[in-house]
Order: sequence, then structure tokens, then C-alpha cells
Amino acid sequence: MSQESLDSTEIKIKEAARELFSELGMKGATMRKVAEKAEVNVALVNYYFRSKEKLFLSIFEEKFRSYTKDGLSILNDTSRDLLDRIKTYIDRLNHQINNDQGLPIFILSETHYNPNLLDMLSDLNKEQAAIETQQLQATLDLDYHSGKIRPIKAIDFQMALFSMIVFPIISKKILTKTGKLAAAGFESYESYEPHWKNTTLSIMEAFLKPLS
Amino acid sequence: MSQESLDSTEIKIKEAARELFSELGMKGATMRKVAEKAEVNVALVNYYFRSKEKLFLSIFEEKFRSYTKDGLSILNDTSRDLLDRIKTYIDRLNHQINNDQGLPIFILSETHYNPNLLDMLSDLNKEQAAIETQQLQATLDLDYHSGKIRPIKAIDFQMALFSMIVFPIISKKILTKTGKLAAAGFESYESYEPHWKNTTLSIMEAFLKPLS
DNA sequence: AATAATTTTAAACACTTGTTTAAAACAAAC
DNA sequence: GTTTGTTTTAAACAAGTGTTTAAAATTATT
Repeated sequence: MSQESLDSTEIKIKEAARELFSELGMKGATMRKVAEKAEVNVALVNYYFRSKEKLFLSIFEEKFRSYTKDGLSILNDTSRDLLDRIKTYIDRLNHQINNDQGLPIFILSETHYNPNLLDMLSDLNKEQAAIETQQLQATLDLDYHSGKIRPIKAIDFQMALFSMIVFPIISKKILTKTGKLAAAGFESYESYEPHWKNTTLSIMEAFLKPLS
Repeated sequence: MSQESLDSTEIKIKEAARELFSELGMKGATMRKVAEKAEVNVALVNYYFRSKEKLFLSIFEEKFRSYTKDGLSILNDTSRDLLDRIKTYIDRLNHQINNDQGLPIFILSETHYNPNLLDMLSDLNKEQAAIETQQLQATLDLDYHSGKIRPIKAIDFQMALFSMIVFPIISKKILTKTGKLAAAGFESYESYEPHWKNTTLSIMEAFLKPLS
């Protein structure tokens, strides 16, 4: 057995792989770059992970799980006002993505350039997705019947929120470089973000409001 | 001078490059694959385009232009109802993206994995972005002062619309494979799309409505 | 028809890729 | 202290990469 120090060879390799794969993608990252970043001999990467594909898959699976797991449980906290729950959800999702800014593009890119990846993971997520949707739908139905909101499908609710939170973040660099934000009077994306968060909330608020 | 038949060597190469770069990305596509798809000798690719980078850049620039050019002029057509304009805009943007489904992910991926790309093109788009924003803002201000809508920033208007139209499309495969759509009672993304288009319109409608 | 310019070809170049090997260094067990 | 198992190393492997070469084929010019 080997010693299990915190920065064992295996862990150092995986950390380097995490960084390089999300920075350069599956094709852009190389075994030698991973080895160099991990300060380790090239052969050790194959010794511990058998192949580049297996190494990539271990990172991809981890990141895919992190991407598809959204904390919809917050939205089911009946003790709080629905708008308050949405606000919290927006903040959490924003925070989660800011923790690993490249995550959404990494998942979208790699699955686009190699659709096979999706077939290898689809099983696990199916059950969970169904449950979360049912719970949220129940909450939305409840609030509708008590006259608080208009009837809304949970999937639409999620789609709108997720799109408006994630897409602007993955478009950050392009928005900045093309001057779209500057043209609207915002110095940087950082100064636009809090404003946009409020706007997202306002949009959802307006959408939820019962028709009078 | 060479003959300028419609499928000249240069054009055949560019067409093959277009397909392969958007399918496999800059790193995934190879000069030999391009040559093979164009049914042409490998050396000819370098003969006409000098290098892989130059070939890629010519494709990237073309696609970037197509991605950042959004037909906001529709929204300025004062002869029509604002909601009608939005509906048309949603349809056009949807149609435009469906014509080249991989376009958004291609741009987002390649600029993410090689941020330098943005520095090479930013100049051209800046002026245009400013003009379009000013025009849209003027229209929105006009409708606000005549009491038709609440005050809204053009950038927010664009951000919401663009996010809700583009993001679901680039998430199509993942949504399908993870069963999110099936859990909501939709057989495929194709059956969800028209429903979502209506939802997007409803959201924008609710958001625009003046506060009573 | 002869010459010049252009286009295409097969082959090779130098370099990088993922992966394997066989020996060395190290730690654990007896 | 010797043996056993594990980890690390430098070197090499075969295949693939972008690119260049120099000759051949084709087309255009005179």
C-alpha cells in the first residue's frame, strides 16, 4: 500500500487534469502538459489512470454531475415567500457558477464535440430529474390554487431562470469584447451582474403575477 | 488565372473546413480530414490557405460575424405592435440558429479555449453594437412615455430574449439525454420548442406590462 | 507549338501525440 | 538484511500532427 498523504501523486495528477481539461478541453490538453503541471513523470499519468480517455472521463463525470445538480430544493421551502425563494436560488446558482466559471462551457463544448459522452452518463440523472420536477410542479400548483400566481409549468420556470442566469455568464467575455456592455453604460460585466440579477428577479416576478 | 467554377478547389476546401471545424473544433479537426472531406490533396490546403490557423481564422471570423449580427432592426419597426415585433424576432432568431445549430457552441467554445480570438475581431463590432442599442433604447423609451410599457433598458431586453432563445437550443442534447423534457411530459425537444417560444413571448409580455 | 504560369501530386520533413517498456528507486514484510 | 511489492524514471515506440519540397500535370500565354 502507498502512503496516503494529501498531495499524493494520484491526487496531484487529477488536480492538474481538472484545470487543464477545463481550460483547454479534451483535445487541447495533453498527457505531457498534465504531467508537467502535476510535477510528475509522464508515465505516471498512464500508470494511475490507464489512458487519457479514462482520465478525462473521470474529470468529465465529476463536472457533469456538478453541472446538472441544481439546488431546486430551495424553491420548495414552503416556509418562505416564493419571490424570496427565487432570489435565493438566483444568488446560489450565480455563486455556484462563479466558483467554476468554465463549467457550463466545458460541459456544453465537450458534449457537442463528442456526443458519445452523454450516452455514458444518462442513466443516473434520469430519476433525480423526474423527482425534482414533480416537487417544484406541486409547489407551483399549490400557489396557483391559492391565487398567488398564474398557472406555470415547472419546466418553463426552470428553463427561464437557468437560461437567464447561466447564458449571460458564459457570454461574459464576448459581451465585454464586442462592447455590448460598454454601449449600455456598464464599465464591465462585474458592474452589470448585480443589475442583471435584479432584472432576472423582476422578470420572473412579472411572469408569475396572476392575470387581472 | 484559374477557372472559377462553382466548386473550385478553394471553395471545396473552405466548405469542408466549415463543416469539420464546427463539428470537431479547432483542435479536433485536422488538415488531413479537411483534405479528405474536400476530396483534395493535403498539400493543397496549405497551398490555398497557408496554414491551419489561417484557415480556421477565415472560418471563425465568418461564423463570429453571423453569431453577433442579430436583426434588432425588426424591433424598431414602429408600424407594428411591439409584441408582434417580439414574436417575429423570436421566430427569426430561432430560425437563424436552427439553420446552423452548432454556431453558438462553436463560438462560445473556441473563444473559451482560445481567448486570443476575441482580441483579433473586437474592433469591427463595437460601433455597430452601440448603434443598435441606441435605436432599440429609443423605441423602448418612446413606448414607455406613451404609457405602453414600463421603463426598460435595451441591454436587459436583449439579454433576456437572447438568453431564453439561444440557451435552450444549445442545451437541447443534454436536456433530452438527462430526461428533463421527458419528465415534464414532452417527448422531444422538437415538441417542446413551440411551447417554449410561446412561453418566452409571455414572459416578455408580462415583463413589459406597465405596473398598475 | 513552345513557353510560362498555375495547380496538383506523392513523398518526406520535423515534431508532437498517447502509450509502453524495462530498469531503477523506494517502501513494506518477513 | 534479504525479499517482495509498489512507485518512479528515462527512453523508446508507433502513429498522427502541420508543413514543405520538388517534380509532375494542367492550364494560360505568346
